[in-house]
Amino acid sequence: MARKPPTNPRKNASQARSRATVDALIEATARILVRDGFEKASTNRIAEIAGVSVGSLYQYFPSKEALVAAVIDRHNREIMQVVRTTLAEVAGMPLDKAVRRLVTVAIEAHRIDPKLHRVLAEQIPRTGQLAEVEAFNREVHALVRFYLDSRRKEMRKIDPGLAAFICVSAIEAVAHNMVLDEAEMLSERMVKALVDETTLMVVGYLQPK
Amino acid sequence: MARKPPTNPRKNASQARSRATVDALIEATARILVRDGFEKASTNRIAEIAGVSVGSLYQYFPSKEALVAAVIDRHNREIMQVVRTTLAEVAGMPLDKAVRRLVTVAIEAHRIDPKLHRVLAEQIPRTGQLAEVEAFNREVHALVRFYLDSRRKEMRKIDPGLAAFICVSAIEAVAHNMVLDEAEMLSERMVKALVDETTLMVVGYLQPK
Amino acid sequence: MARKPPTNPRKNASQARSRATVDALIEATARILVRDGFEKASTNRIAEIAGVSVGSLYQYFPSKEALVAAVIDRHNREIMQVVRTTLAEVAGMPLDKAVRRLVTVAIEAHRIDPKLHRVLAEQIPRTGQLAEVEAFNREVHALVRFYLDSRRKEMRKIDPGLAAFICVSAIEAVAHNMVLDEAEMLSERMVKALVDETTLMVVGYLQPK
Amino acid sequence: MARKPPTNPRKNASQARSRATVDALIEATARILVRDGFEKASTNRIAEIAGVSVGSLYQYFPSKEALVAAVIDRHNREIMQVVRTTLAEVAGMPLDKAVRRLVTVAIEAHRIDPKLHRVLAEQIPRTGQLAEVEAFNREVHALVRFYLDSRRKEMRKIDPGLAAFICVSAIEAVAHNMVLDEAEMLSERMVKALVDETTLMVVGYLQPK
DNA sequence: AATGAATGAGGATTCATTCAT
DNA sequence: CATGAATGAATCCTCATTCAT
Repeated sequence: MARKPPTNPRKNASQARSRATVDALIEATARILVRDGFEKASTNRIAEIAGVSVGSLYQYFPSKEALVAAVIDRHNREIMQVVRTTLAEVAGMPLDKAVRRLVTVAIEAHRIDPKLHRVLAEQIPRTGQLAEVEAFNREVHALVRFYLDSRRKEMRKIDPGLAAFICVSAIEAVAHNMVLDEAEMLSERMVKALVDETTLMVVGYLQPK
Repeated sequence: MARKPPTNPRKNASQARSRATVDALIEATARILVRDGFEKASTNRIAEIAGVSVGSLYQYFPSKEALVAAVIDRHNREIMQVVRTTLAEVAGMPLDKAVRRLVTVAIEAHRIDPKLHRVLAEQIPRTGQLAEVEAFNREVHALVRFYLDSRRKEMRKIDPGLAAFICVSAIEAVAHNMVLDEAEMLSERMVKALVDETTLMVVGYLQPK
Repeated sequence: MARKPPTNPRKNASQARSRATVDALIEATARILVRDGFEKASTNRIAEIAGVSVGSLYQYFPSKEALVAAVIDRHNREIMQVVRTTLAEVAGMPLDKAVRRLVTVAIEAHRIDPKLHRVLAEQIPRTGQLAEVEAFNREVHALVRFYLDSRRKEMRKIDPGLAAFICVSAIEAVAHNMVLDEAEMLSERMVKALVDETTLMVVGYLQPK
Repeated sequence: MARKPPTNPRKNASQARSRATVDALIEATARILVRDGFEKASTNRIAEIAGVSVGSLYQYFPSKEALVAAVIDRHNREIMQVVRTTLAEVAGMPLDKAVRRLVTVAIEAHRIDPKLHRVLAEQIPRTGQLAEVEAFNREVHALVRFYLDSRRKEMRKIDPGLAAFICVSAIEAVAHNMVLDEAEMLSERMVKALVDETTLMVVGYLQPK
């Protein structure tokens, strides 16, 4: 088995200055990743863009991979925040309203920083973050499943785990693919239509009959 | 804008020997990509596995990216072959049978070589294959759209392009995610359930009411 | 000619606290040198093991070399103490008893901390301690020479400087090589035999006929 | 236990050109080691002095240590050649003549390239050549022991292994220390005196009475 | 056409040393 | 005096690519 470079942060960065350095490094990494891709993201360049020395970079991150992992983590945390908030906000809503809201949020989330989303998705295997990302996915599934369960009276008889998997996959796929086809899909009317259709499909799938 | 390395094959490889060399190189690249990932796929190693010299590699491929691009192309061609065949075979079938067949085929296609699928997906931006891959996607959409159009009597009123986009996204997403969660999803019963549910969702989405 | 880093201690460390810090640093350096070798002995690590900050390290030692030099000095002083004591103790003894005592002490000295002895020997050129070490060697030679001179009646006619050189070399070599061949030489019987033989050789060399 | 870098040569260097490159690299390493010491011997510099590129260096040597190891090997082979030749040449000689010859050769060997000898001795632990060097030492001991055994009639009763150890240590030490004290010892008269004295000591040690 | 030795720019990482707090 | 975050020159090594044979 290939030895992976370490990816856990080196210090706790309790001091304010340290925290600022760490943030600058993560931000710089994200920016370079988006602008130039993984290959061009050399540690020296990251440090330069972050306005610190390479030495400082290695004071806080034991390897390049650890830096990318930190970016992934930050991104995941941000997304997860949105997902949690949305599901909380949706808790009492009827199925169709809720699904529409989720679809909208998913698309919005993908539109915030699509290039980052893409590059990070590519780098996950390299950083050994598979476990973390799977945990992330599991949490999303669990939350959705929990919501579906709470609405089971409005739904046909269906395994909630399976339903969650199908719904999350479908919603995410539409959002994801929409973002990829930058060319045609950007009009607001188009987005509206996609939200409508996706909601229709998912709700139709979940409702009885 | 960053200059991309050339990615078009250097010669037509008319001679049989040349063809064999080219094939060996593409095959070796695919194998290394799957087994060790992009980082480990050095041109020297690829040449070695292919049983030729680096010099010969550069006789046929002007850059490493060109090689990866060739692998992507070959893979896409194979998939496209399956898609075309399936859609031809499905042409006269009613919607529900057809969708079920498509979902089944999509899942099968993903299960053939999931690691290759994944690595290639990661490498697409690096090889400047975005155009080719988009062309591929467009063809898939067009074929599906054409089929849906031919079955419009069984469907509710809906923009066929949009419908194709949604259906392809949903089907592909389920297949894709299923492949990623290697752990839980491998049982045949599970696969059967997924096919059933996905078919249900897509058909429900397309049918009137 | 390459500029050597400074190697003289920065301050006299008059205060007790300073003295303790200096000692801790020298001790830490010695320990790391023995346990992990010169490469691993980074100033940061030394400071950490010594329980002080790097900054404090540089308060007392102007460079890494100065630290190693201090370790060498301390080691040499310890050895020299033993040599002086032994030669004083041996002063009135007849040649054979004296040589036997010297050989025994030499071997004991080498067995105290053979790894430190070795690492330090390696580092001498790097620390610019050649002068100090030569002075050390000169003192040992002078002391031995002085002893031999005092016993000249029991010896054949021989240049005392030359005799001292030969004797010290031979005795030291046996002790040194014995320590290196850790495998076979550790038994007390073996050590006894080596002492006997070396004494025999040296005394035979010095005595008339 | 610390992982050591690989030290076995990468290719067999069968072709003449390769052989020349390898030789140039070993030679350059030796030269830099002698002139500037281990720290200054960077791989880039070695390659430059050797007149090849770093890439070529790594084509033939997997690490810097491997290069130093090769220098040590070459040096050991040269020394061993001298030792073997001398012992063969000495085979029929009486003890005193033989010892004188051995002492002379030992001193000559040390005077050929004393700085190289020293630097290499320092680097042995770093290159993981301890095993090789011990094998080398064992061979020297065995050869000397074999000679002594063949001359046992001229000697007092004595364990031949022990005698070989003592003699080799003593002879080597004189040669070694002579080389270190560059200042005073270089005169031919001095060398002559040292050879005489050392021979006297060793022969006196071995002969009966 | 094929070979594989040679190239060298470029990248990840370390560590002695400084200096603001 | 002490601290330890920050520095950045320097190092080892890789790998896409070329070209003499």
